[in-house]
Formats: sequence, structure tokens, C-alpha cells
Amino acid sequence: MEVRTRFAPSPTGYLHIGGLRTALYAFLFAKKHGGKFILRIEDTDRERLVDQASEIIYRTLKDTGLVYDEGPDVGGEYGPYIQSERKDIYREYAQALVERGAAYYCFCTKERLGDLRTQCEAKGEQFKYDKHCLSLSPEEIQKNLDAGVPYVIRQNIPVEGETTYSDMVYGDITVPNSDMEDNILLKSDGYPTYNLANVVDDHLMGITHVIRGIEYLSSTPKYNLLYEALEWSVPEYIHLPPVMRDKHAKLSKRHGDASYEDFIAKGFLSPAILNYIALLGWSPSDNQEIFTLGELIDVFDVSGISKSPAIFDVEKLTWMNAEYIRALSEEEFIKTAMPYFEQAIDPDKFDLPLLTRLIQPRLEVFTDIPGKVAFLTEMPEYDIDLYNHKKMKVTPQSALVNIEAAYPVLRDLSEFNETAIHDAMMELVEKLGIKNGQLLYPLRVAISGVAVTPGGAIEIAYLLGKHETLSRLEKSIALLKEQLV
RNA sequence: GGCCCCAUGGUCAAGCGGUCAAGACAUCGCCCUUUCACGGCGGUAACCCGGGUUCGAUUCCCGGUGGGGUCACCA
Repeated sequence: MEVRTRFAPSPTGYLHIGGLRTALYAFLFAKKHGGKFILRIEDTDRERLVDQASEIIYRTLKDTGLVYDEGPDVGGEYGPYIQSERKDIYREYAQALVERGAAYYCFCTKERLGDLRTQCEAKGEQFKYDKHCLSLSPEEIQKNLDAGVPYVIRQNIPVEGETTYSDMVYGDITVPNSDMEDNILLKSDGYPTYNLANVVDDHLMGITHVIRGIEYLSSTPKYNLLYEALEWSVPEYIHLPPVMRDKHAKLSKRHGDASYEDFIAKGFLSPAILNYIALLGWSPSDNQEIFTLGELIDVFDVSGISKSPAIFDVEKLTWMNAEYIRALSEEEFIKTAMPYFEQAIDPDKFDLPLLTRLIQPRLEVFTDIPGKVAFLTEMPEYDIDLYNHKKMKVTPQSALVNIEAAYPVLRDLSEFNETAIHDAMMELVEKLGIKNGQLLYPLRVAISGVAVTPGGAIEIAYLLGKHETLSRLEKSIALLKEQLV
């Protein structure tokens, strides 16, 4: 039988990292087994709908390469793939459930439910619906229906016994029936709840493996009771441990945790994000860490899914992002980096391939680019304390002497390229009888004005060009003279 | 609180009765070096506790503790 998995988010906002990981695993599992990956939008809660949320989901899945074979915007033979468009289907099955005695009409008002709740709490008990409407006679039910009394349809859970199923990652899960409630299947507004919709849709859409968050682990027996009542075969289940922001809290929108889109905006690469989250809660059989999506499909296996929560670690994501940045070709790097270069420099004025060579290995996220290259546009005001470098044995005094010596050499250079500058400086170093660093370190500071730069004095001088280099050198020499009196 | 699930360094994690308990990130030190990175080498750092079972438990069982999930006309 063909494997079919689905990702079924509700369109209530952006796609957070945990949701994306669920989608990734569902995608990987399906593709690993040569099956289909389906997208279904669960929008039965009309009050929580967020405008454009579905579009964000479509876009994110496309951006990350998690292409779905069937879905709202791509079609498929099991549609519609948006639950609000399947209303009649749910009603049909809710009624079938009623006929089979697995569900029943309930006309209880919010008031009665509220009172019940209050009574329970007064007794210190957990609220649980009392099956009041289960005992209604067919006549009473029909009378209410005819009179247009609002109703819901509830699942009729057996009072005794227990229900067990086997999860592919957590093993056997057993829940006493008495702990389950007669949940609402069909709401008074005619829309189904998740309790009904997930069962009906997963069955009708031929889903063979249900991959979802662990929050459904203990309610799954209830759903299985529904499958059984309808005489449908139960799918395989793969429940996933949560992705945490810290030891105690899940990653959530409420805490302002970053979404996929936020990370993209922060200069992270899509494949790096995907690669990192693949490893959050799953590990391959060997020690490989860097994977393309295709490689993940090959090596993904349910046995590698862990059972305990995983804390999202931006540090490691950042490291991985840097790995991906370093692996970019010069062309790809420049293309991605361009918008960030433009924030701080005029790209036409600089040797971009060289700048790339300097920046690429020192970059963790693209948003760091402007801060790293801004000094090229204008030398900032700086304190001469920058010239102090103990290990390099450089002081403002020695710096002044050496860069003053370098000035005429640079000025008289007919060719101002890397090689020429390099050779001239090396020659000077030898002539002065000093270490490379004693000349090059202060020279770098003198023409950049910052403590840390991508690349050293020679590259920077070349990048700036002869005119700008000499002009900055003059300023720095003046500054040193003034401050050292 | 009831029920369900989980438990290896700071973090992600391998391990599936006998290991000096992998690896990665982070961290520290050294090397490379014109700053900072990259790269290379090395270090610090873990089996929650208590009982069993066993010749032998990180690994199996029970209890405790800790953590998470769930108890909605949300998914």
C-alpha cells in the first residue's frame, strides 16, 4: 500500500519552528517510502482564523522544498483539502456515528454545562460531561430538532474498560476509558471539531501514517474508537516530542519565539534551518550532521526519533548556518549577500569577489554583513587605544613610527594591487627590522578605524584604493601626533 | 489533582547487559596568523535517586523525584 502522510496545520498565524519540523518529518517519511505528502488546512475554528495564514503556510512549504503532492492550492483526487469546504461530509459521518450508537445529540445549554462545571469544582472534581442527553428518547430528540433547538453531537465513550494502541515511537499507549470525555464531534455552528475532522479526513484521504505532535498522544484512543465505530482501519501513528524554547516552555508565538520567516529575516538560510530542525528530535544512524533534503529522505528513519523534548539552540543553528554560508559558491554568496552589502556600501566601488573571500568565512548570518563592511564607506572616529596590542607588541608610539614609514612607500606605488602592496610592505618590514604584525596591525587600524576587520591591512588597503588609503593614513597620522604630543 | 509520556555533559545526542560512556554545538588552552575568523590539535564537562533481576547494570523491572503533555462548541 502506498504510504500517505499529511501535514494539517490550522491557519492561525505564521508557521512556527515546531510545526515546520512536523511537516518536515511527515514529508521525509512519505518520500522515504516513495509515498505522497499531503497538505490539509484545518480551519474549523472560525474564530481563530488569521487572514493570510494559509498563504504563509503554502509559501513556507514551497520555500523549504517540502513540496506536497496534494493540497488546497495544488489539487488532488481527495479534495477539497480545506476543512471548511468539507462541512457536509462531517455531518454525514457524525450522523452515521449517531446511528451506530457511538455518538449522540446533545441539547445542553451553555448554562447547564456551566452549572455542572461549578458543581464539579465545588466538589473538587474534574469536570466531565454527565451524558445527560444520552438518555433522551428518539421522540424528544426529534421534537428538539424540529423546534430548532441548538445542538451538538457528542462522542459516546464507553464508561468502562480501556483502550490501547501502538505508537511507532512511543510504543503501546493505554488509556482508561473512564478518563476520556464525551467530546463534542460536531459543534452547534455545524463545523466539526478536530476530534471528528481528523478521523474523517485521515480516513477519506487515505492517510496511512499520522504524524503529529505529542499533544495528541493521549487522546488518540478516542479517535480510534471512532475509526472502529465506522469500521475503518486505524492508521499508524507517529507522535513527535515537542520543540522547547527552554527547559519548561514549548516554542510558542506567545513568547515571541522566532518563526521560520523571522529566521530568514535574521539572515539564516532556508536549508540550514531545515537541516538544523531535522536534527532536533531525530538523529541519523551515523554522525553526519550536514544533510541536503534529498540526503535526509534517504537516511530518515522513525527509529531515530527521540521521545524526549528538545530545546531549540540558536547557537547551534548559527553554527550550522555558517557552515552553509561557507559552502556557497562565490556567485551564490554575492547574490544572497547583495542586499546586505547595499545597506552599508556601494557595491560598485569595491572588488566584490575579494570582499566575498574575506567576508564569507567570517559570517554566521547575513545580517552581520553591514556591520562588518561599513568602515569601508567611511572610517569611523576611533580612540588611539586601538593601537595597543600586547601580543603584537604594538603601541600608539610604535604605530606612528611604522605607519609614517609606510606612507611614502604606499604613495609611491605605481600599481596598487594586492601583490604590489604585499611585496612593498614585506620589503619595508625587513628594512625596518620588525615583525610583520608591528607594521601591518597598526596599518590596518589606521586605514579602517575599527578593531576587527575582515581581512588584514593589505586586503583592506587594496579594497579602499590608493587615494582613500592615503587619505585615511594622513588622518590617522595626524590623530596620533595630536594625541601623543 | 486524575490520566498519559519522558529522563545520558550547559545544549543536541549515540548507546539498545560487559564501552577508558561516541560525536556535534557552546566553553577553555595551544598551533596557524597582519586584527578577527576559518582550519588543525588538545582539555573541562553526563548516565536523576532508591530498591530489585543478573556473575555484571546507563541499558531490564518496581518505586520515588523531576520535567512535559492532556483533561474546551482549540487544534
